[in-house]
Amino acid sequence: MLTEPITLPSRASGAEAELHFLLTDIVQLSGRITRLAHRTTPGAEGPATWRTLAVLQQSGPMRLGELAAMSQVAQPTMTKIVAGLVEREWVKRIADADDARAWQIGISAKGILKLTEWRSNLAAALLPLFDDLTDDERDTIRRAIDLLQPRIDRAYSDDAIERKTNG
Amino acid sequence: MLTEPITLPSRASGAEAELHFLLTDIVQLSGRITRLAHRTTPGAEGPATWRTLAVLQQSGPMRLGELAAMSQVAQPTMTKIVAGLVEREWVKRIADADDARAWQIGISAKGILKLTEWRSNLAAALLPLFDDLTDDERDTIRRAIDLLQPRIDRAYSDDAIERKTNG
DNA sequence: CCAGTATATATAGCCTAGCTATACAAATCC
DNA sequence: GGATTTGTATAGCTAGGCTATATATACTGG
Repeated sequence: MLTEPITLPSRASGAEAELHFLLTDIVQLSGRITRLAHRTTPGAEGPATWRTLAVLQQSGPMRLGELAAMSQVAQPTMTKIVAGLVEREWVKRIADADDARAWQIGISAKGILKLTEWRSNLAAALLPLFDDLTDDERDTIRRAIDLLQPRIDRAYSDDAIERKTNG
Repeated sequence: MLTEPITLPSRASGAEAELHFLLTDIVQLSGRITRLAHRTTPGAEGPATWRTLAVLQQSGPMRLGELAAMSQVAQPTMTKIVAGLVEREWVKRIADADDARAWQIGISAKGILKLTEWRSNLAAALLPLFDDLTDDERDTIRRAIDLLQPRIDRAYSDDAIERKTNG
C-alpha cells in the first residue's frame, strides 16, 4: 500500500525527468502505432498472432513454454494462440524426440508468406505518412530503432531465462 | 482478389525497400514495447484504457464519437471503454447543452492521477533497461519520436476528419 | 408544425487475446 | 517404483475489439 504521496513529475526538471518522459513518450507512441497498424490492415488476426509469428521467424522452432516467455504471455495464452495458428496452418507442431509432453513449434512456409504479406500491407498503408522524410531523418529513426531494439529484446529474453532458472 | 504473385522484398534492395523495412521494424518494435509495458505494470487496465485517457488529457473533453475516432476504435467499442472509465470515476460525462443525445467526456482529477501514476510505474520499470544511454543516444531517440509523433497523430486526426465529412 | 430523414449513443451478440487456477501426463529423482 | 517436478491443456473469467441494429434526439421540406 502506498502511503506517501506520489511525486508528480513536471515537464520542466532535470536529466532524470527527461529520461522519464522519453520512456513514457516511447510507450505512448508505441501504443498508438500498434493500434494504427492493426486498424489500417485487413484481416481478423490480432497483434498477438503477428508477434508470435515474428518470434518464430526470427528465433526458429521452440517449445510452447519458451515461445510464451519470449512473447511475454502466460503459457495458457500461448496454447490458445498456437491452436489458432495450427488451425490456419501457419505453424506446425513437431514432436519433441526427448520429451513426449512437449512439442517444437515452428513457422510454416504459409506462415512466413502470411507474415510477409501482412508487413507489405502495413508498409503500403503507412508509406504515405512517411514518404516525405529526408535521408537524414530516416537515418535518425533507424538509429533510434537500433538503440531501442536490443534493450527491449533483452527484457524479453531476461524474462525467459528467469523463468527457466527460478520457475 | 489478388491474382499476381506478391513481391517478397529482400533485405538487400534500394531506398524504397529501406523505408519499407524501417516501417515494419517500427511496427514490430512498437508491438513489443506495448506488450512489455502492459506486462511490467500492475493493474488490470489494458492499453485501451490508457490510450483513451491520454487522448482526453491531451485534447480535452469531447464527444464519445470524436473520442472513438481519435482513438481509432469503433463507436460501440468506445461506449464500452467509457462505461468502464465512468464506473472507476476516471472520466466524467458532461451533458451537452446543444444536443441531448450527446455527452462531453472529460478526464477527471482522479483519472489524471491514475494516468500519471501508471506512467511513473512504467518509467520505473523500464528505467534499468535504458539508464546506460548516453546523452547523444537519448537525443537520437528524442528526435526520432519527434519525427514519428506528428505523422502518427495526423493519421489519427485525418481519420477523425474523414468521419466528420463523409460519415 | 409535422413527417421523414439523419445523426449520436446504446445494446446485442460475437470474436480474439489476456489472466489464474487446476488437471493431466510424462519425466525425474530418491 | 512411488513422490515430486515439469510441460501442456482445460476451465472459466475479463477486457477490448468488431458489425448490425435499436433508440432517441435533431434537422429539414412542404
